[in-house]
Amino acid sequence: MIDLKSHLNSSQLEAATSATGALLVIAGAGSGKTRVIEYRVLNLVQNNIEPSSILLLTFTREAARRMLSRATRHHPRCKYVDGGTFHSFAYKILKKYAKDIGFDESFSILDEPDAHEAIRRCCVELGLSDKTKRFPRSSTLKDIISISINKGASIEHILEREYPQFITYTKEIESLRKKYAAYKLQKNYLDYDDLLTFLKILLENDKLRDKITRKYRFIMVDEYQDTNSLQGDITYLLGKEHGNVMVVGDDAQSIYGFRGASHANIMEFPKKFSHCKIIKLEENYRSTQQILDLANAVMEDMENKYSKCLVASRGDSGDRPGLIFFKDAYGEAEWICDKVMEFREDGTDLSEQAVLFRSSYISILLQAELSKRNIPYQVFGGLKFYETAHVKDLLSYLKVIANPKDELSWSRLLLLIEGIGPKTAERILAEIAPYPDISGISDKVFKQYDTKYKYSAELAKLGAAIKKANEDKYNVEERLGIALDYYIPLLKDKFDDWPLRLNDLETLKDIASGYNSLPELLADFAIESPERGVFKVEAAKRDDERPLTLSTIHSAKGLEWKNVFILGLSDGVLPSSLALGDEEEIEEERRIFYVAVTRAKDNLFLSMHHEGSRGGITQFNKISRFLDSRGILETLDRGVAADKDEQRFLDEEPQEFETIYNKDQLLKRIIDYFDADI
DNA sequence: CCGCGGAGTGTTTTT
DNA sequence: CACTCCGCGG
Repeated sequence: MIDLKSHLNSSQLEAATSATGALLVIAGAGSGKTRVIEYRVLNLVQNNIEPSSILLLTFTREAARRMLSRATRHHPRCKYVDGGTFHSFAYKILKKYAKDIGFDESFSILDEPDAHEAIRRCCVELGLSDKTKRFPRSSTLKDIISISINKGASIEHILEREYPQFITYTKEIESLRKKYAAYKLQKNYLDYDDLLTFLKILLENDKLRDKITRKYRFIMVDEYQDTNSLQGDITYLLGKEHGNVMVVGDDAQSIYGFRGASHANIMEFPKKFSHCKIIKLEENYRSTQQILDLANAVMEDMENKYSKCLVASRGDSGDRPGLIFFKDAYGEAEWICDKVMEFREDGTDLSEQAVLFRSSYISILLQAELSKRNIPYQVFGGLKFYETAHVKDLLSYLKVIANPKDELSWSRLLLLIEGIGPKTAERILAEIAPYPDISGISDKVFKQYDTKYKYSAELAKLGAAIKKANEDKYNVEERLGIALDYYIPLLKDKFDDWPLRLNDLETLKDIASGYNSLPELLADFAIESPERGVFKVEAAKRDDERPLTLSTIHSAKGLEWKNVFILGLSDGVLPSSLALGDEEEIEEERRIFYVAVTRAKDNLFLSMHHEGSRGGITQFNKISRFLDSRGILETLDRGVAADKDEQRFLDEEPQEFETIYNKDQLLKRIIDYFDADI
């Protein structure tokens, strides 16, 4: 039996040892909330609570896995605890009870690109796509519909607040929303929002909720500040009967407002559950005081002053975070590579360092530089492995086998064939629609296709390959292998860089070997898509050293590194130029910056470059408004990369920043200056 | 009806 | 600069 007292401080202990009733834990950055969850799970299990009656909902499946594997180290039975994201939990429950709410259990999950395509098809059917020139693109339409669902607000309300330019289309979008919903039902599709919506519907039924809550007696939700109203409702319904619900969050770190998340959930939690206990964790175990000084200064600038000051419990104070300016992105990338390697020489592994940024495109140059120098790195955020064209192509073969009604995947496969365009694909789709299974489609449609077309032979080949892959005797990996054999010639034809992509597909085959069921593989890919893989640098070079992390700030949530570099601290990047129109959005950007700063344990470097390019035109970047204040600048060291000359510029009063950026001569001076050195 | 090439447009964050 | 949309030639 592990003694919790020796591992936790008093507030942490109080949270970890509470077992029944509602509990809200407000946990500041780095205050050990992961630790609390880990030990609370352990404590429940040590007190003979059945592990499978504990449900841990987290933001990513990785987070759940991390916490549970740590708890399992203390007590083996912890591995039977149920954990994952809201979406993966919803999938699991829906798979089990789909029939109870009148839904076919062989549904497919639409990922984002699939959903866009589905919306596009609905637009065509409604006659919305032609002539109307300024009608929004399908991805925007998907966003509007999605936000309306996640916030529980009407289309009209969302348009008024966030897309005023499209307000004239309220009626059309409203009818599109209905059409899209009907389309998904008819085709047996669920998108990400449906997973949550359907789970909620299911839980609203007294009988079904009773079944489910009888199994899950202890509910824990991590990152509660980033849940939306739908997820808040689900949490409430799960806990309603027994009231054993613990949620953990930090409202200063709420960065998913764009997805409908609202910190109202945290505020209202104690009202929803009576006798809710509230525990605050305020001591910071992660960072040096110098880093926390900056974090506190950022928090000081927030409109809503959330938690209190972060105080370091570490004894060492460390260096002040550095602020470094560069002439262009190239110099910035070179400097970061140099610095990262310098730390590595001094004994800090690459895996203990990370470069964070607001948007993926910011890191492209750095990626090139890292590759050039053979420094192994790993990218999180941005385009998912699953969403790359070749992976989607290959998985489509498996998707039609799992769900022969999946017309989006059929369409994708048909369009790969030379000579088949949108029209022909539609015609063939209509022909295969009446057949319920693969062999029917293969034998009656593809095999006997009218030979007068140049694509008939290829169609027969496709039919044969899919029919073979559908045979029961093959396992998931073998099915994927059959599909790959068929796909390789098409891949070579379609992509110039096919060797790289083929490599990805081989990786995919390896991943598939770990699965016994096809639907399970497909669901995992859609719901918890692996990040874009490690960029393999000549393996021999660094004998499999664990790589440097490059990540969007959003994907870095909940993680920590010894050394953190934050790229692109200029206005328009962080805060994003798209957020500048709206006070609330700027506040969210500020919290994003706060999250980034609080990831660092020992060393933190902020950087920006002055020469930016937008649409091919060179422009001059201003420093981020989040840094442009005396209070913030005082917490920073602006001499990190400086020699004497630079120091002169850096010693100028902070207020000068505003004027420097507006005067051409000064601009020129800075550029000339940086030309010489960095 | 397919597919190529040129012009124009607009550019986050994620399950 | 990358992606989409449109118009024309095969």
